[in-house]
Amino acid sequence: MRKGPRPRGSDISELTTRRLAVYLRCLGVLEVAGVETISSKEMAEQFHLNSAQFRKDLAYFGEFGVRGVGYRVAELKRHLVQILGLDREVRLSIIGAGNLGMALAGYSGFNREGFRVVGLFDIDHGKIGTTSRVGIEVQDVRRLREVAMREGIDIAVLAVPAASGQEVLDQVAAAGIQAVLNFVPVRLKVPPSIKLKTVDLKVQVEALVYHLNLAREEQRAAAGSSS
Amino acid sequence: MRKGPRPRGSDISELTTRRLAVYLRCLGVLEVAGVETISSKEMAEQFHLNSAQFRKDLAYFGEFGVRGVGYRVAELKRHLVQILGLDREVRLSIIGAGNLGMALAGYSGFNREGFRVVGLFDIDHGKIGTTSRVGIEVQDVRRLREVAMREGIDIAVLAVPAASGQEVLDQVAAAGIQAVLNFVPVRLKVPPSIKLKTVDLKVQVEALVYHLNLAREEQRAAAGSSS
DNA sequence: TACTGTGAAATCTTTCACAGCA
DNA sequence: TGCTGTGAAAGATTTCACAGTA
Repeated sequence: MRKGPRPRGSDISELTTRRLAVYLRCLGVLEVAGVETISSKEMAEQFHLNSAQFRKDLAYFGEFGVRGVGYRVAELKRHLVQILGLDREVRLSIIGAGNLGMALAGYSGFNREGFRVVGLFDIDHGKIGTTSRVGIEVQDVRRLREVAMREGIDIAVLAVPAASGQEVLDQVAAAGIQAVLNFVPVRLKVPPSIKLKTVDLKVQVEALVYHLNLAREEQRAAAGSSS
Repeated sequence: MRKGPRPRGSDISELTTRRLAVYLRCLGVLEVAGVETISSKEMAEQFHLNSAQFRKDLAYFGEFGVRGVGYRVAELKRHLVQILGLDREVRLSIIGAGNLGMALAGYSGFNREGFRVVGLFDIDHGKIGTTSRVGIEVQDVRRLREVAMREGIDIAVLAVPAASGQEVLDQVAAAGIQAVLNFVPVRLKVPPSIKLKTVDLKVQVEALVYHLNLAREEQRAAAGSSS
């Protein structure tokens, strides 16, 4: 029984939504394995999650479990698909046909089960008209708006050089696209119409180096004190 | 003047270390632009940061600013390089020579300014012995330990299929590697010797879809009420 | 004067622990 | 009985606001 009203969709934190996507993947694994029912505790043990957090994340959206039993795998999976809005095809376009852009255009996660790459764009006339390994033609980025209108683009994946990042992001906004997955290593001014997520590999690696050095120092200290 | 002792390195949050890497990049931009001194406020305006957070993040490590003036760009950059441990070469190996692994092996961020890809591994005999576009030979993953001993590998980048993720992670740990950047979309059991960071593109995109649908619903609601 | 460095307050997130239901 | 759903406590992070200093 719930006292206050359920939080509005926009009150749900980023952290929770990311975990919902993780739960969805775990449920897929369970479904393939033929598991029909699972408790939050078993879920936590099998996938290294926190059981209370799992229950609380779900409780923001409804009561999906059965007390004394747990959750029905197939049913909960359906609910999560619906909550995340994955019950219709998600259409992506990659902007920037360099090394990374080409790899992303062929990335299997973006080309199956509800996801589809519907465009690959670049500004370089040497690349426009060529075809990626996966068989998608590189188009002129100036046609982005036209293609977005005709084909429908849900998400633009930004994989252009740092110097053109801001300009291309503004073009994406002008094309009416509202969601961006950004790989450009630059601090962008994000137009208000756009929801943006940045994946910054260099920042991730540099933070990893910090923790690596910390661990090594601790090891040296421990080795020193024991000798 | 500081009352309590400065926090130990391991008390510094992940969020702070990631931001330090971001600050470092911003300082690089300023340095190239010939800016010698910058205040936290200007820094925040130019790069869309929070000025108090910038000051506090730095204050965990020392007093790097000049009251009434701001921070000297070159000097602060040097401090950040030293804090993050980027003052010596970081050696990466890519495990998994598929689509993504090959792209990462050639990713410029991993091949310049203090970073170097020193190995590309796979289990597939069809791939072993071939050479990536960037000119790195694909080696048998069973030689990982040997290469790690001889060459020194700071970070392993995991880009293998989901099914072999756990097995390869365990091999990485057995090779004595202590830091992993993981692209495998699977919930891993992380050996205690390893510091792991996961980049999960599908999870990022799915969370983005949630927020996109939310924004679209709001637009529909707004359009409906105004008509 | 114009800034930093930093306690204290506000906010957000996780975890605990248990009432209540199947 | 064994689980979920959830208030309340604990913990983490951000932001405020200002004392102190170059």
